[in-house]
Amino acid sequence: MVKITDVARHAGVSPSTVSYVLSGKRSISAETVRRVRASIRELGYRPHAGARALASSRSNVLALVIPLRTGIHVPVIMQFAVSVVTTARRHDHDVLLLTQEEGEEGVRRVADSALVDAVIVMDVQLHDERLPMLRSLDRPSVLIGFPAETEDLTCIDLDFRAAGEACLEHLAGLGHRAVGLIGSPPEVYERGTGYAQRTSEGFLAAAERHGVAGTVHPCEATVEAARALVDRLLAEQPELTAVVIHNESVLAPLVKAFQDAGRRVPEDLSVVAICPDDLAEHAELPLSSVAIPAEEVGRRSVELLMAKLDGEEVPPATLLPPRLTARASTARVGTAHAGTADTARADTARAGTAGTARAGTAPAN
Amino acid sequence: MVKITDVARHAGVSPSTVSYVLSGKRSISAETVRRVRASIRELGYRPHAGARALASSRSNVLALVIPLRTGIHVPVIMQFAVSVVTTARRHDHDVLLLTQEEGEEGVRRVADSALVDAVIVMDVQLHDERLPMLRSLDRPSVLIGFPAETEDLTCIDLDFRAAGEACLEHLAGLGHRAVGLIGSPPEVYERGTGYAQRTSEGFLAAAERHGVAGTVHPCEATVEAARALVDRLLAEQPELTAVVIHNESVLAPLVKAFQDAGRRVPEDLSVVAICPDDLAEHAELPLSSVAIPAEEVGRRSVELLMAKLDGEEVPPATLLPPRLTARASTARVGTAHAGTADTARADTARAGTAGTARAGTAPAN
DNA sequence: GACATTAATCGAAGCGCTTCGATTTAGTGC
DNA sequence: GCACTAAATCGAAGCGCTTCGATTAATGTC
Repeated sequence: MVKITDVARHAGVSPSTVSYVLSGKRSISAETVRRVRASIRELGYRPHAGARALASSRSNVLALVIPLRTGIHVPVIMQFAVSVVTTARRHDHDVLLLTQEEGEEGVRRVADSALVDAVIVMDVQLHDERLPMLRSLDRPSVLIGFPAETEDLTCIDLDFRAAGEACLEHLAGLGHRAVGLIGSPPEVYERGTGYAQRTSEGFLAAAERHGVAGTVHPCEATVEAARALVDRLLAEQPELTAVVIHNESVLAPLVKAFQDAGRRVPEDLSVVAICPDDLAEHAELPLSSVAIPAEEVGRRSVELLMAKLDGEEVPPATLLPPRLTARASTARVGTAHAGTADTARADTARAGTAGTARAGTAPAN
Repeated sequence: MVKITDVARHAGVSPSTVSYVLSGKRSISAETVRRVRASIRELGYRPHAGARALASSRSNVLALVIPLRTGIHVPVIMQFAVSVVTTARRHDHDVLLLTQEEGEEGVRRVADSALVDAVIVMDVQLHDERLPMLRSLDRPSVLIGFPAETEDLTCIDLDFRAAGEACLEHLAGLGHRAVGLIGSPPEVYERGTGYAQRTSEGFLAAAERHGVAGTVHPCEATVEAARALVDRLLAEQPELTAVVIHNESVLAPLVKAFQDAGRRVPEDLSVVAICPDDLAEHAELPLSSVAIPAEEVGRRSVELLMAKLDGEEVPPATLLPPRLTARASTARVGTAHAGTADTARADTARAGTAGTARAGTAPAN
């Protein structure tokens, strides 16, 4: 193994000079830099990561904790992880992969043993058990998702409340007066996942503001559940002219179920999804959607961490504004129908609105 | 930060004794072990990972290189990665996540800097550019997938050739005489991905042995491509009574396209998939399938690596035998039809067989 | 031209751990 | 009871790097 003393000897300088060439922490003459760089290349020198970590108390490694739970769309996690790795590399860091399996012990272990300099935690719950541990860590962390209490933490996520609002407002703008939100599986709400609750809060609040009848419906991530829910919706709420779908796993089955039931999209039913853009774009029928910016969240969480490692102050909360792209699945109410039916529908909707929207701000739990 | 000298002082022993208690590399009296363990717990001591790596030349970290290419089913990668992390933890190791983006430089970097002790590489191509680098590494590695030349390497994967055979034999056993294999997107074959080629080789070889007309059809991972392919197949090969699908992304669309075209599954068309078990099980129509054992491949690749790190000899090639589970998508030919049509079909098939199977062992490239 | 600055480099200490003799004590065989 | 082995523990060296004064040389200042 080539070590720093070998490089130093080869370049005719002291080891500390080599170190300073590498770190740039002291000024070194251009000529010396050139010679040292040449020696490094010629000898194929790579600083020993452990030695470096020991001497500098920086490992240049970040921990990424990924979720293993049900009801989470795997490709999004993957996109996110890839973005974290890519960005970390740009900042000369590597990424250690942890699963939730070990619980908080895993994070504590890699942090306390100085294996990692900082931690990114995904899938944060409203009342996440890991928060006390994260607060007590002597290393910075960034949370993807917002817990109920964010004090002393750095959090980032899509602004799901605004996303819920944006979906509803897009539909309200098209004249829809009765809109359903089809969300995550019940367990996601039950365990208190912030994004699910916030989306529905935003959706319902906007519904109330716009005088639209808004209702929220959790949905299991199976084809059968999707079909059953559609049957129920069509039976119980025939006045619905639009739905917002916030559940990647059953996006296609839901749309198909509506179509199979004779609802043409968008003529009879408008659909807005909250999902990764590529999913919406490449669906059979391109769907109007609010993008889940996995790449951006990943990138920015690393950038936040880097800033914290540099001792900079960072905003405690970063809410990325939703971006809604209108595609082929949404249309103005009544586009393909006679006026009377529409009016009737809108009336029914308006009557129902107040009750529904006021009744609760989140789905039953 | 608590260090080993603190623990030693607290327990009234020397630092080396604490180290030996932790590593078990020398015998320590039960009483001393007890005292040291108690001190460790009481002080919350965690050995410094960098110091340990420096002194022992073992980082207890494995590198996992995941693919970013198109045409690969993301959930399978994830399953695999989770299994690697879980197994690594059982062996007291952590996992560093690398993407293919950095190319071989990334692997070389983490290996040469002693950041990791060993490397797992996924998605190996037949003529993978990374092979020379892996061979020249002074650290063990395990490849998921088989390159053309496996000398000096350790490889593991599902035995895709046997999987292709198993699918065909299952169908041949049910009396099918004309079977199509719908495979990965063309680019996967073109870049020389072993598993795609091997599956079709096994499939075609078994077809020839059993006197079945076997044909192979790459398929892009889009719903439109799936539908187009089905249209083409139905037009050009009306004699087909069964298909093997080895392409997770379009599994459901393909089945649906066949059904939409009036082919009942399994009465008119038997379908066997090569895909993760949960996908086959939870499809709308549970599909007969050969499982892709992501969990097992991940686990065993780590175990192979651990053995190599312990200086043990390991088998250079591990081919996991395919496991075919018959579900609702396959049936005996002619189950729901009159005999004549079936006979005619079988005749056509037999005539075509020799030509097709002999023509080529792999799809055009 | 003596003195203070700045730039460039060196030497040595030390990061926290493992490991290799060396040492001590306790057993074992005859 | 003497030599010998085994068990338990210690002390010190050293893993490869960074970093902090210290040193030297070059530059400016009045």
